[in-house]
Amino acid sequence: MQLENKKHCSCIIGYACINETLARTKPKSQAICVNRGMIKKTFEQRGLPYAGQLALQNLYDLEKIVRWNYAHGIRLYRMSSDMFPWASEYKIEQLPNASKIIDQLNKVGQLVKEYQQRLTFHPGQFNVLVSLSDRVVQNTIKELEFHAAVMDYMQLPQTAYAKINIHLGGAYGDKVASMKRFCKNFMLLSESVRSRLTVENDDKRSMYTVQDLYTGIYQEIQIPIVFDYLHYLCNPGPLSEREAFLLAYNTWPKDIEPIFHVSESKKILEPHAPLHAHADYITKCVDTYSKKVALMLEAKAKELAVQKYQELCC
DNA sequence: CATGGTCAAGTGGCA
DNA sequence: TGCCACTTGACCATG
Repeated sequence: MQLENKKHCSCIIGYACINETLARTKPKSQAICVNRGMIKKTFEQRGLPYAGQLALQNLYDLEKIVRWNYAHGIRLYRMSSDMFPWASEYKIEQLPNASKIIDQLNKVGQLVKEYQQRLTFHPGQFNVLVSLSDRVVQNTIKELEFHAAVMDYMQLPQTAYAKINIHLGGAYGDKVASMKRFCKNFMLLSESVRSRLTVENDDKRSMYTVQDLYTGIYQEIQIPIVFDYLHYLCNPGPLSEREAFLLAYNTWPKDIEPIFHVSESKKILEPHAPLHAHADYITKCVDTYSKKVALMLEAKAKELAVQKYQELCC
């Protein structure tokens, strides 16, 4: 069974945000980091000039991570949503050092293209396109547009190849009505966001299964579904893993390899940890049911987990 | 320079 | 009712 898996395992394996090896560069002042930020008080005191400074430093380090990934054969990487501190409060063009930032985005984008890498985003839990509050929906739109603008400056494709993946974020006791709101609010987004947006199945029982997303989202607006193996385990719905996997797989355009999420529960090693807590490494190869998919590992050991998974499964 | 308290945002689950 | 966990710990005041 393990061997069977090995044969079909895709070797496009990626990780999210932090590169542990580079983050541990000594001395600490030279640690490579893409999520320099600040607390509210500091933002109020120092404003856009400091936000721009931090963002530019984050982008210089993004370039280092992209180069490191190339040198180590890693072709999938999720960018941090914290590269731009307080991004909801401004547009890139309003930063005093915008031209430097745009040049750097362009440079990293060219590099990514040359290296044939795939970069994605996964905006945070505050993005709730289904919210009942108009303020929350408006903030979500702003945030998603910011992510898309960053990708546009990098000249990444306006397709799910450069996906911006989100959860629906709320059910309010009525998933069907909530999904209708998602589809309605989806139309308020620019083409730059719409063309990249994907949705992911949830781990909570009251939230969205692959089946829910297929009928409520995909059949309405045809955006791809990201299948998360651990979330499926926590909240499978009526389908077997194979059925859920294939249903999600079929929502992707034929010329774009789906990206699916893999993590292992910490519960395996620490019985008291909650089921959805992520472990450091992935120790079992997932079944990709004879399909080619790219796997985004959500493991605390980051790029080290990628290398370990590749040895084990590819 | 090391440490620990604290940190924007939304939602659901749990004590 | 108030904390915790999410896609990732990091900032910063204090000693």
